Amino acid sequence: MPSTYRMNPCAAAAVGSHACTQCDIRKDSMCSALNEEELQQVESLVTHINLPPGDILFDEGDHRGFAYNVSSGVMRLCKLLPDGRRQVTGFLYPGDHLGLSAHDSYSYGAEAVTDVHLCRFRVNELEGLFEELPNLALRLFSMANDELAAAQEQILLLGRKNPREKVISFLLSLSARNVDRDLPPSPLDLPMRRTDIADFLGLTVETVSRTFSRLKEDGIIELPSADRVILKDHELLEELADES
Amino acid sequence: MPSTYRMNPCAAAAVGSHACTQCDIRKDSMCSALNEEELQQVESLVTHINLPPGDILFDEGDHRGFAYNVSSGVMRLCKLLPDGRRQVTGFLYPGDHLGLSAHDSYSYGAEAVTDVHLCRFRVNELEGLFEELPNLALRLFSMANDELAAAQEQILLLGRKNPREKVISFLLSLSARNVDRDLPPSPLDLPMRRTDIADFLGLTVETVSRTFSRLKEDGIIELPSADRVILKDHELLEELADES
DNA sequence: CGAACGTTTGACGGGAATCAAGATAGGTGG
DNA sequence: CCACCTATCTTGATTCCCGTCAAACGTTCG
Repeated sequence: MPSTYRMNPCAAAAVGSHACTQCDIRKDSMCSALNEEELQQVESLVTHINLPPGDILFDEGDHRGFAYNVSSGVMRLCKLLPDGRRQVTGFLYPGDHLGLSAHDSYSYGAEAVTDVHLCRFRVNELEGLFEELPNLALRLFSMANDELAAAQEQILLLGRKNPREKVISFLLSLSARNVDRDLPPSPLDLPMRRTDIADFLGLTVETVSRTFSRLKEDGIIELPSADRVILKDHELLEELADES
Repeated sequence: MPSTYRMNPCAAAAVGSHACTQCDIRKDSMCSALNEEELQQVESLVTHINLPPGDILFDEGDHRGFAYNVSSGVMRLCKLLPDGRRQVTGFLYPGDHLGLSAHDSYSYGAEAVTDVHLCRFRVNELEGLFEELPNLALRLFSMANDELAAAQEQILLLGRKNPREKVISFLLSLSARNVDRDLPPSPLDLPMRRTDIADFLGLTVETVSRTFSRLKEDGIIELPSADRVILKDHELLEELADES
């Protein structure tokens, strides 16, 4: 099969990284709750999915057959109103989980922002492990509680912050994520489009763009390119996130 | 002790209802996951709390020493910005749980809207039961997932709905709660103040009040008193909740 | 009855959405 | 390699909705 010779090195590397024992985001994921033996059990249930940017993993309302761990890349979760208005309820990064809930259909759509690699489980198989691996269930419970706290923070942002505070809070949350992953707090990558940011913050694209420009004018951030931000004064930003 | 003769019937009834086996909201709470024997185990950890309207159960940032089940009454969860802006992140009804999270301090404040009765647990004691009573942990996990879905729905509301749609969605969620508790979908009780509703929906009191008045003018609702709403056309309201 | 609080209504202004156009970047094919 | 095309981002002008400020009304409780 000559075609295999044409497989590019990146794809080959991606295949290599599928071994759970060598997963470099294991500590950030639900799998951190598992020992080597338990990890094998989980691995036996998993299949792997790759998505190019813009691809839809599932739509709101689809039958909830699978749950996923984000292994690499960034995803967005979206909810839509009948007339087309969109709300991005969150961005998912490596280690994040999606698909577990109490209902039999997804309550949001999931789409790839970048190239994405996902570990896929059948919902019933994953849930079937809870009895045998209580630590897995407790880990997912803990992750759900973290998500809930983040959602409440987002509710505060959407309900009570002005556009400038919203954008700054968003940048700071990305910065905090960098630090969690042992990266410097700045510069930041913005893999998502301005529209995604707007739909995440409850604003329009124009307002997001204007707010970025204004922050740049004020010397609080630098924008070497549209998808890269340098925070000039982290402490000042922390203050401005709550009252500007 | 003559004073006991003066105990009013309601208070006596309340005391009587503290027995977990006779708890009438057990099916709505985390305790639905327990059999009679397990219920006793949980009951041995519980103490009971009563709060009058307006009382603070705990503030955002307080040490997370206790978790609670709402047994009767309504509570509100609040987050504050340094300059005093307030966001009500949710209202809690009988059966709802509060206080479990991954962090050692509360991420929101909790206050009584009405007279409230709560079952109180020490966090470490409750969490200590998870190993022995996996069904309890799974039940709380499921409840957390429901809360998460509700939070995402609220994020959609706050980010993308206009005041009219927000108020209608709020009324419909109360109506749905009525139905869950085997009550008719209308009339609705509004035990909370207009300010609470405003801070829940990301509006001002004036806008909430005006929106109610407008819905009344339009004949879509009736307001026999400020804390009581009759829904005149449920189907129409369902439509208007998403696009008005 | 009167004070305090909560709700409603009115007048007005500011800020974000809308509408419109220009600038920039990324990708394609000649 | 460059010209072109398209998608995205940015900037500008205008509109209008909701927040702000102010006052009246209603209700509860001492």
